[in-house]
Amino acid sequence: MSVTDHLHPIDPQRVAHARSRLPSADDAARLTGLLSMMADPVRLRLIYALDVAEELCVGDLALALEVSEDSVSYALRLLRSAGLVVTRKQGRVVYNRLAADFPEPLRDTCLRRLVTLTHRTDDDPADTGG
Amino acid sequence: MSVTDHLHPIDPQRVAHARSRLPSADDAARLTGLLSMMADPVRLRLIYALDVAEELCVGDLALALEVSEDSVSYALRLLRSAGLVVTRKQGRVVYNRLAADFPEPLRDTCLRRLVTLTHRTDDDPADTGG
DNA sequence: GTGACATCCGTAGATCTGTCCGGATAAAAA
DNA sequence: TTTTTATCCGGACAGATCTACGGATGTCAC
Repeated sequence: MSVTDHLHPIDPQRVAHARSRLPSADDAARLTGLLSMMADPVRLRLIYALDVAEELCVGDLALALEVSEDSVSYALRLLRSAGLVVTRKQGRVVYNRLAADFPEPLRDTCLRRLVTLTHRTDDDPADTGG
Repeated sequence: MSVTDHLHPIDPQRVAHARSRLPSADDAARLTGLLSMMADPVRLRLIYALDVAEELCVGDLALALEVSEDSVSYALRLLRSAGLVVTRKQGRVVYNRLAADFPEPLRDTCLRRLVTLTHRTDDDPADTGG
């Protein structure tokens, strides 16, 4: 066998501690499903755009993001079925906006704090304090 | 052609506003790369485990998460190359822990706030109490 | 040195995802 | 009613990702 069964934990206490606090597989699946929606450049920027512009239709979104309308349409389809985006139809135009219950922490973290954090400036070396 | 070029925005002002504040494609790619690391059940729970247990070896991690060692090993490989996890080797055991510069907002948001938020209890209306 | 163990690495196959294309639907204009 | 516009949907194809396996490396106990 290439891998042993590792029947005897090396640090049983920590294993037990981790196990007791770990989210259930079910919760983890729900959460990663949500995070997956943010983990795509088109969807992330689309959400960003809706966050600042309040509401936009598919064509305008494509223009703003500089991607194809198909791409935006597909992204919206997923976001809609995840309940993150809602639509309002007026005439033949469909306006999209973030759902009222769009997770605030996600919006705050992903759209604001992390953008800054991941924005490398080339003179921002990792602090070698260790 | 199946899709028009949509040369004339329906709401030029909002498009311009969105465009001016949109993160660059480059920043978006970096950010989604980071988010992708969280958007997987094994990796998310692995990070969760390291967050509460401080440091764990591959075998113990597999025990805690109830997944194969291969699975954990692969997850760690990715996390390591993303700079999110660092290792300490002692004898033949490799201990893993979250990198010192692991994005705090990610940790806070994904491991604490969102787990609660996505944990459906069927009687948990949005509590606006604070 | 030999054997057992903890872990890593590379690769092949299955699977999931995103993009592109053609066509369908609905509403406004002519 | 016919045409144009805005958008959606389904399927094919390509690319990314995960899993499982075999084997390699380094360490500890004899």
